[in-house]
Amino acid sequence: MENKEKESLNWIERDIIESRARGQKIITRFPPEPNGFPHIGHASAAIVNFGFATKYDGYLNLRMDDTNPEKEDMKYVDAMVDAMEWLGIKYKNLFFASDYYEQLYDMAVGLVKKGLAYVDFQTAEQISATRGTLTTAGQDSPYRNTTPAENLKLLADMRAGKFPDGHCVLRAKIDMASGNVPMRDPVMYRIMREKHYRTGDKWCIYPMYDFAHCLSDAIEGISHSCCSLEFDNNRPLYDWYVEHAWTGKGRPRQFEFSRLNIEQTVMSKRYLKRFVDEGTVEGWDDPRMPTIGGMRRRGYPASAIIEFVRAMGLSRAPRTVPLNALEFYVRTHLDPVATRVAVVFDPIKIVITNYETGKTEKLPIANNPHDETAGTHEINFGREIYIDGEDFSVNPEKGWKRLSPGGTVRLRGAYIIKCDRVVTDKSGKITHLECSYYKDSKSGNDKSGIKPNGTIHFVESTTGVPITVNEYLPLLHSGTALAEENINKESKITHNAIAEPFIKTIKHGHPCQFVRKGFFALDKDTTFIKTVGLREGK
RNA sequence: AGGGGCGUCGCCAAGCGGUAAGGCAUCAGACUUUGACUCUGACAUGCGGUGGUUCAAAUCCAUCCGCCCCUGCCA
Repeated sequence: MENKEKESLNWIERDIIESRARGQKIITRFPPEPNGFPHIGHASAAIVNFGFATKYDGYLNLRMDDTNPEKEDMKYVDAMVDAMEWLGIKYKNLFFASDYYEQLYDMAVGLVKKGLAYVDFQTAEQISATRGTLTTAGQDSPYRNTTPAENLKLLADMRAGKFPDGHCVLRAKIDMASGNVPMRDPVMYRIMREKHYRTGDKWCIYPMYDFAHCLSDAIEGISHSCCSLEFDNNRPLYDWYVEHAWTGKGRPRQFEFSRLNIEQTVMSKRYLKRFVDEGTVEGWDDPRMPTIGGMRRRGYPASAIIEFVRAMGLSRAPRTVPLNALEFYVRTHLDPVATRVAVVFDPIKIVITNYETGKTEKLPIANNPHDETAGTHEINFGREIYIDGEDFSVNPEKGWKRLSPGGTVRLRGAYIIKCDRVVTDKSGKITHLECSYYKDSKSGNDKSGIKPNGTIHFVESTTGVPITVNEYLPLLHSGTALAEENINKESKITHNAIAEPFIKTIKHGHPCQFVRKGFFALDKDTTFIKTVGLREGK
């Protein structure tokens, strides 16, 4: 019996299957503009395009849509390439729209020759004013009927640098009365003497996205150009350029789907840049950032991000998924491989009154309870230890499974202890707890017969090491509505905690710690980051 | 004189005329050296509303309501 899992196909995929049945090679592309560091949105688009390509025996191209020299930089393409490698997204070619400038220009010339493009000397303001509004048609430019021969010369002059920046533009001659605004004689080329990070000063005219993108797809033989829904309005233009300017083989087609928004996650490049510029975060790969670099330092496995994106699927409906949806996959992927280490964030001191003063002992504990092959490490136990504040309650609710006055609890990997006395200072604040331990309850060799309330983790006081804890930016987690005034707010919270020395030996490749109900990730500088969906205890 | 898109469980999402998949979240239980993990069970007489067509409608038609995108020489 074949266990055929019910598989759902979205509309894009159905088209891909039909195309393939007609003998078409499936070629997709992920086309970021190298103007910022890659974030989860980029990953999502890349994963989707990569997924189609690999599933249907095709391939993916990584193409830098670098048609605006004002914002682009090589460091962003490096970051993108890096992110793709980390995510395991394999592309056949790394292409640049800027490599097509000459071909693109030739196609523009072709359009001029056909009388389908003209040089417009109106100012930007005039062009904007005559484009009409959403409910009224635009007006034809006075330059709209210049002859092809004259336009040819003018376009050559534009390229040759005979006009100052912004003096004129090349426009496609389509329909100033179209209900679809992008079709109202869109600009194809603008003059800007901006040094391009790859072509330098070679060009003083640069193609617009709409013109360059579809034709770059055509040049690369892209079969399915999948992008986000905001380009829906541009599809008729995409098709128009391909139909009139492309003379080669193949007809790329664009498919749109909605972006994947994540709750409490600021994706706006503008805000993220501001966090970096103003020092609110350490940089683009600060663990609090929703960038690929940030998630990587936070300890998210690439496989979790990929599975998350695939699980969310594709649709055209606006969607925002809760952060815990992502974290579910992170947890799932981390659980079998993450090394468990105890970390105490809000220390409460415990004195084990019947434990010998000055003595410490080392106890072995599994690196990962699910995986024996992961080995063990040693933890220290002694007379003074710290437990987490949330693991102790003076007035425990019914069913409390941690420590409380008079209660017993197992110290994970060590002994069972009983809380004998809560010691407070004059103000009533707890200074420490006095507990006694059961000598014969040692982990792995428990002869005490005691059934403790629950199990909690701890850190021995003399061997524990302080670490820094960066809480998430409240800004990044306070909701999708981000008030600008809050951006300057000092929101980075650091405080000392105690952790086992063992953390220092953890390699960057295995950055995750397990504490109670969630994971903590460790970045390069052995800074702990509270992350990955700590669940609330009951 | 507007054009385009979208509305199926709290959140994603299948479904494409034959009687509402799945995942997250949640709840209940089992297990447990962390209340985690794992496992078991529960969870839309309902598909934005209203009419219609049909033996049969989330699926077709009409109409209404709501939300999103488009007036860069950005992508």
